[in-house]
Amino acid sequence: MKNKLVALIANAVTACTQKGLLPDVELSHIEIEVPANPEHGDYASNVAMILASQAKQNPRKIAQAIQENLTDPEGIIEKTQIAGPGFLNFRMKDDLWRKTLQDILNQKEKYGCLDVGQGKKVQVEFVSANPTGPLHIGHARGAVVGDVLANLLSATGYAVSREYYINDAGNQMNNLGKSVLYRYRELLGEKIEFPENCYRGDYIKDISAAIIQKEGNRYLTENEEETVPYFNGIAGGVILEEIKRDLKDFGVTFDFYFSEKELYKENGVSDLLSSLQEQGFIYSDGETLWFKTTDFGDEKDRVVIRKNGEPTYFAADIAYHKNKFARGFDILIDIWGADHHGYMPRLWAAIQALGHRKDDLKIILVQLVNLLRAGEPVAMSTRSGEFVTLREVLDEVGKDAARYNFLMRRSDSHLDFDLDVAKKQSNENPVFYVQYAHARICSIIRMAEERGMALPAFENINPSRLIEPEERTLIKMMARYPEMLEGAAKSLEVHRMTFYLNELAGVFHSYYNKNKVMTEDAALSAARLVLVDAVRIVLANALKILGVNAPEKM
RNA sequence: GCGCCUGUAGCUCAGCUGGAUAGAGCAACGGACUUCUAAUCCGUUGGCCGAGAGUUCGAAUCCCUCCAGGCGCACCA
Repeated sequence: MKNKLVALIANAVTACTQKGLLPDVELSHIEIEVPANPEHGDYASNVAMILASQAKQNPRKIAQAIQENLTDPEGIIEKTQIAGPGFLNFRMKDDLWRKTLQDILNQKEKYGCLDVGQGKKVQVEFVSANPTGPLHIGHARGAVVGDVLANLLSATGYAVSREYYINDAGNQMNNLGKSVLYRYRELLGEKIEFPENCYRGDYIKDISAAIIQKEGNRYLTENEEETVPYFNGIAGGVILEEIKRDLKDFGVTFDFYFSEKELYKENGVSDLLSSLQEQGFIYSDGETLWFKTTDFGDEKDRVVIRKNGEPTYFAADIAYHKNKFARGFDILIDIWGADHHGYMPRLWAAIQALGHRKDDLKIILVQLVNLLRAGEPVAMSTRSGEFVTLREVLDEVGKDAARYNFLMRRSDSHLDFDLDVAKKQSNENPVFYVQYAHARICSIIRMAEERGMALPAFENINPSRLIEPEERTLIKMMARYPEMLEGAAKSLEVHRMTFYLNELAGVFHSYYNKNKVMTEDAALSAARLVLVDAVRIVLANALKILGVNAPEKM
């Protein structure tokens, strides 16, 4: 609907230019908004004002020229008005709102699905936590943002693949194996000074105990260099399975788990580095190899092969991103904790050296979560083993409330997550507000059926009975749903969906309290039933993208 | 010291890429259940958009300078 209007305005502007009413100016895109004040119509455009500053003419005069040259072959516009400094306000024909309602009822769960992605292949890589411990609340936010972004992009026409990168080749894993070995010895009676860089959580002990139960004390005498890799393999496997289980229960799924070790097979990393060296992106200082990331705006060059001959994490990451592009993705999206932001320039440098555009890799930073309990901060650290796990959050506040909470803020803003507030089933918790609206509508439809009025088909109602201002507002809001999705997808801003949902649920609750759906008047009741069913559809569709349940009863 | 993020109502946050009178939720106060679910609704109170300059018809939004908070600045990941 919005797009049609944009096209009409664009035509009018072209007509004006051809008639010489306007100088030949560049108009990149036409802005259309829904005015806050309903008296200003259904849609408003500021084109005239934009053009005025370029053409150095009176904006109201330009608006008038556009208005006079506006053709409306389909007859969708009821009224056009020039207002304020030069706004063009449009009131649309009622037919059009009727059409919106019909679209929703016809398309049902497909309503809002778009083709803006045009089937482009997108990969979203997220979570990617080292399997050195259970996921905690900090990972949870990134998990939800990534999951919902992937859902959103699928719904808007992209071919999406979700990936988890397992950093299983570095020092951290070695420390994990050592930690398990030390606990193993300790459990078998040795006195151990636990090293600083080892993991202390109870889950380590559990793994050590399991090894003892299965294989006894034979590793006490074996040499450490052989035991540690074996232990870290076992521990990594156990922990990764646990992570997958937690994610699944959190409603987060992946298409691929990519192991860092894969990159090293058949000299993958070193071959890539030599080829980059031949191209002049990498140089040696005699002891180490450096990537010239400064060529692409990084503040200093970065080491890829250390003095000791070991590749850095960055070296593997270059190979990983090359691998991603080689798999045919048009757009890569990485979701990182905001504490990694300093890493962005070097990765962008790397993909540009590989011949891609900086824009082909989007990086979304997710700010860290401050965990609170009744307003008091809870300290967390994986190494010390003091943290609140994702599992505990799931048990305590539930999947729906937890997910919704993480989606209510822009991902780059800091988030306080208060466990006590999140688990309250009260109005401090917006997820229930939205779910309640859905359950209420289901209840109305059930009640209507009990009273002998089954949900009518759109063809069997008279939409012109919907004359209340709230009804018009509801329909307009629903007409905006696809536009909202498009905006959220293009800007990669997932939080827009929760704000939209809160607003739609609010308008519905307000309508519900003011008007009865089931009235003495059967034709009116039928029309209203269809209207609220449309609201139910939109709520359900949006909640599905968020991975939040849309209950029929509460 | 340098870089990134943030600063909007008492609290938690939106503000759709420069537009019309800056919005919501919570908290506070006053109302609405014999009526399709009161996990709801209606109303009132509450603002120098961190500060200062600049760009223009027009700035919470863009540029510059400060101030405050968070996070980074490894041959860790």
